[in-house]
Amino acid sequence: MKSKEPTLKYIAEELNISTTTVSKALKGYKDVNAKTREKVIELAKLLNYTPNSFAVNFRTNESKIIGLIIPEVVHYFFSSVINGIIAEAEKQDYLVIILQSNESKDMEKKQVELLMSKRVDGIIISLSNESNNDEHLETILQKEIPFVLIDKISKLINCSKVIIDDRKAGFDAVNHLISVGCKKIAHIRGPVNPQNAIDRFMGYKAALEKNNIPFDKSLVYTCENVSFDEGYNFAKKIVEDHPDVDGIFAITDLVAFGVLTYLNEKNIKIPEQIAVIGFSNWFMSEVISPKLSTIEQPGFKMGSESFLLLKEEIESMKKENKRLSKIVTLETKLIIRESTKK
Amino acid sequence: MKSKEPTLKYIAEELNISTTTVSKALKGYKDVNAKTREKVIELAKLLNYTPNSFAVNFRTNESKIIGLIIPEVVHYFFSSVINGIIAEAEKQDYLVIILQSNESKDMEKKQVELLMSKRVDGIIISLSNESNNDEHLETILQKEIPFVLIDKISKLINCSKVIIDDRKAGFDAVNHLISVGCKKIAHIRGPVNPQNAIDRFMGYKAALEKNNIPFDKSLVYTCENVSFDEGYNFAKKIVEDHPDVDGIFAITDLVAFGVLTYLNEKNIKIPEQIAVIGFSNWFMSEVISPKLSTIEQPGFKMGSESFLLLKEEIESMKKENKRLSKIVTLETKLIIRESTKK
DNA sequence: TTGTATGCGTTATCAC
DNA sequence: GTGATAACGCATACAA
Repeated sequence: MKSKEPTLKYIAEELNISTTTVSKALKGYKDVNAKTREKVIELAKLLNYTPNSFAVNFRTNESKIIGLIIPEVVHYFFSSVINGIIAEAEKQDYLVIILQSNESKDMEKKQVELLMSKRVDGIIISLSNESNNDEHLETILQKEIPFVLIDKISKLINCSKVIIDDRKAGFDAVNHLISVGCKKIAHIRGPVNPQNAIDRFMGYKAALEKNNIPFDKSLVYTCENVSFDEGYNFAKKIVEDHPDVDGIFAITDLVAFGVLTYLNEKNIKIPEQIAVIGFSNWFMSEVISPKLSTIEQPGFKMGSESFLLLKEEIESMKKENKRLSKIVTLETKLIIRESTKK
Repeated sequence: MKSKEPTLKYIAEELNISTTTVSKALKGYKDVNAKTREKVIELAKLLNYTPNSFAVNFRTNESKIIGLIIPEVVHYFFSSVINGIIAEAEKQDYLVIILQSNESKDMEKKQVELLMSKRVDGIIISLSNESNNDEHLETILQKEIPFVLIDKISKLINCSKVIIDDRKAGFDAVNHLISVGCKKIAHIRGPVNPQNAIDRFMGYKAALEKNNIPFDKSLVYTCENVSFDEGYNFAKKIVEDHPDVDGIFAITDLVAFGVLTYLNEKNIKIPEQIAVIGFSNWFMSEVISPKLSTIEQPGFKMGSESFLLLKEEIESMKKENKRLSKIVTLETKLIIRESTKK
């Protein structure tokens, strides 16, 4: 079968012209006689000709494929990001290879190497919790491969980025808790390393400070996996350690679900006794009981935006060998639901 | 930069040997002098040589990339499937391009063409709701491209498949409802076309029949989008149309969440007044209140299994030009939680 | 307007 | 054990 596939050469022979002319005719060059062009196009259509993309890649040194590395696929926010990226990429005639780092720097490193060896036209990464300005990321820059970081970024890497203002969003969340009367607010934060966990934590502190509530580090609990179970267990700990806590800001909705579940089990009234706010606005936030207040984080938009940035950079690198290193910050929004409506 | 990348030719020139020998040495052929091999390998490592995969693809006519088309990315079951596929693929040195059909046959068709024109080594599809034995799928078979269907299949296409026994699983779900005392069971089914919706519905009917409960088609409600909202609205309708319904079998957990939400709002006791069972065992099933009984559908395993099937078929097609058309059926499991514990 | 010639980097055949 | 040579299909600089 595959041997039967039509090539430029075959079309040329059939029509007794050169492959050059065939190639030009099919690519719409104007230095081709109208009649010739017509004949070529007709035969190409008849034969169902499509250029051999292996040959095209090889010749043009482009694959029209980009690589994406994210920490987790089965995850509301990240899968929304994926969705945004592949949707926008498809519009622009690009395909997307997806890899999952499992929050491991080593995996991420291998995957970066894999993508580079496959010669993708560009790479988008949402960093693993363990990653910073590591060698494998520097390599992407050195090799002059278009590169965009999304959501989980490192400030130390100088490349294009699509982010939200996590500090402001964290501030908004906690400020809201305070505005509904919370006086003693615990924070279940993300792991120590990732920038977004740091920034949300900074937002938490800033909101306390602005409202003259002293910061108490014993009220800060640090997730390792940012999981439902951690939310559940930390909620238990919070209630035991600090019976007078009246508000909890969780790093992400999944963790907040764990919190809600524990509090519900213990018949602790939400929000009357403890108000809870999450982060990201997962679909289930509106379904769970009580409905969870949270911060809207536009995953799909961040995805599509990051592809657009990458595409821009691909063009720019091709034309002027110049990296753009543009930073796009998307808006977040406070979403108030039952879990904080005192 | 890219011009500086080392090639076989460059290594050969540096060492004053032929590219042939360099190639053989690096690929571990044994008809190469040990010393020569060593020199080559050493220099290759020093130069950080990696074969130009565009050239390799072109020469070998293989990309080591497969394509995956699924209806939706932001979806617990499908994202688990994706996860299983990319994990297994990566182990075996394959990469995965992911496309989303949005349940549209037209999109799916375009995407199939796109993947074929990109010359992926194989294609895995979970069919859109609109797809059957359509032309674009037949084309894959005709073009002798390795092909596996997963979960959402068509019986009319003769290719490898990874599925569960939806009929049996549907039967188990409804039989369980009956075993806890339900006498009048409604079914919120999936759309008319997809095989899995049909089979689960058949299972529903079979369970009724086996237990001598007459089938009443007014108790069957048909989703178009298999959404939370449909679950919510159909629950309302069920309660209004048939106040004496005491059990509901929903095509998928998401729909069941809608049902639970409506029943909770109306203070209808679950499971005392109405027992509810879903399908797929989404993560949130255990988190929501009441915890949802459901059928475990092993998404990750189905994904990894489907890649293995595809790989087998890739090998088989290469060696003997023979399609395997093997069907793998994975086990489901009834999971009993609060929503059916009378 | 058309065609000739060349090269992209790798692999495979075959002669030495 | 080694190397010359061809071939994969396409795109382009240049000649005619």
